[in-house]
Amino acid sequence: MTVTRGRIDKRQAILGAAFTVFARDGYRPASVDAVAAAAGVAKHTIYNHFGDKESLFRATVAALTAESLTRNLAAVDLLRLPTGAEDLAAVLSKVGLRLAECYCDERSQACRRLLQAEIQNLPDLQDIVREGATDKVNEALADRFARLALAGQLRLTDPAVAAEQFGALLTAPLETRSRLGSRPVPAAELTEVTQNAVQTFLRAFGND
Amino acid sequence: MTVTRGRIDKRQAILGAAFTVFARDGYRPASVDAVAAAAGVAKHTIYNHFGDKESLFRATVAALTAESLTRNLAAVDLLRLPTGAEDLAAVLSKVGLRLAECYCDERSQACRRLLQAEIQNLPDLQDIVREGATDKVNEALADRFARLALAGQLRLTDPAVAAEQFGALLTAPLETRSRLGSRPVPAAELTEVTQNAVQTFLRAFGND
DNA sequence: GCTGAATTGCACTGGCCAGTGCAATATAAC
DNA sequence: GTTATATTGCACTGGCCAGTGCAATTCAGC
Repeated sequence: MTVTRGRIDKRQAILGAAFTVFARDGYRPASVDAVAAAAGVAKHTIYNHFGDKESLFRATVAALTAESLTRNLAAVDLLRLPTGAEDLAAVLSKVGLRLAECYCDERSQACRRLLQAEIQNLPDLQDIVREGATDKVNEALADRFARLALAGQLRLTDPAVAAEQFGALLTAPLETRSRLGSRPVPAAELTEVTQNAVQTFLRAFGND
Repeated sequence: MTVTRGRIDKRQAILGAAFTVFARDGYRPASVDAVAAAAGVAKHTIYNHFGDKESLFRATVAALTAESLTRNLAAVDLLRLPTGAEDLAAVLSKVGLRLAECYCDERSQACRRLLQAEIQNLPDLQDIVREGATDKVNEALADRFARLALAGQLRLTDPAVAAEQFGALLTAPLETRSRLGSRPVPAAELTEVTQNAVQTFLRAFGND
């Protein structure tokens, strides 16, 4: 909609509009004309930058993946050895809630929907997202759990499994409550799911 | 492909073919002509039975949901009080593996993919599946957990949460390992995920 | 200011597909 | 057999859309 002329940030505008339109309509039904209109750009410009619709879609997903990685790593980074009065449950709750918010973020949900819908036609997209975000977040989480185990705060044999299961206890219930990502999850349910996850996680792996 | 003439089981043939084609191509890209060809039926017959493509899709998903419910309830039904030499871990593993197999079943995976892809356009499909299968399976599982708790075999306050989390520990890792349902999960990984899930579940809720 | 590259607008092709119309045929039930 | 209904084959409409071609315009950098 912006009337900016020039070639400077057309690319960004296109990627932003592409996500909006793809998220709203889905990859197939979304028309390149609609993306062009939403970006305030001629259709030709899109083809200049991205070649074809599929490449545009790939670039869109890749951009979202990078964005998601940053937010998720920031969440995991909150997971440190509890200091002073703080206890492990509180720290885990903070991190869990933050991860839950990332998972329920409108953009992340839309991205997962698009991915799942097109996974048969574009199986490599799955790899882009895995290598670009999921795996790294899981590894970072496993690293933190390993530290906590060494510090005697957790009892676990395989930090990777613990990370996978901590994620599972968060995401699977959220997937249900968000109706497969089709509606926002109320804050109350977000904390409820997080509390349940942390509680069960600590019953299984806590050191008390 | 069958050369059967007559009106008797056209409907079933159409539903079967519709699932095959939808699962292969996705709802949008799949053409009604392709379904007709796969069912060995004229396109008109499909419109006679189902009215339009969307209704055909709904009927297809509903049929798959019913099928899935049966299989899942049969799995949950294996969850009984351990008798004699059997221990709880063994029973849970059996049930967990069975549920994991249900989740990874090719037809179930395809159904979830289709659902997720079209959830924005046909949000009521989600409800059909929830009310038709997911909720009932979770309730059945919660019932069994409540029994086990009463019998002193589990320590838990909310059987519904325990059921949700048992499912989460199974499905979320399987979702990852099946690449969002786009490839079969090797049997070895199936048992690995199940073992991890049961182990963590019992560390959290077991009575020892 | 000038120049080359990017951008724009518009029209157009080719392809795909949902759904319909119609006339002919087959089927089930009586 | 007869009849009402289901089915078939085929052609057709109307609509949507990816991608292209082209001429005119606009911009960035010098």
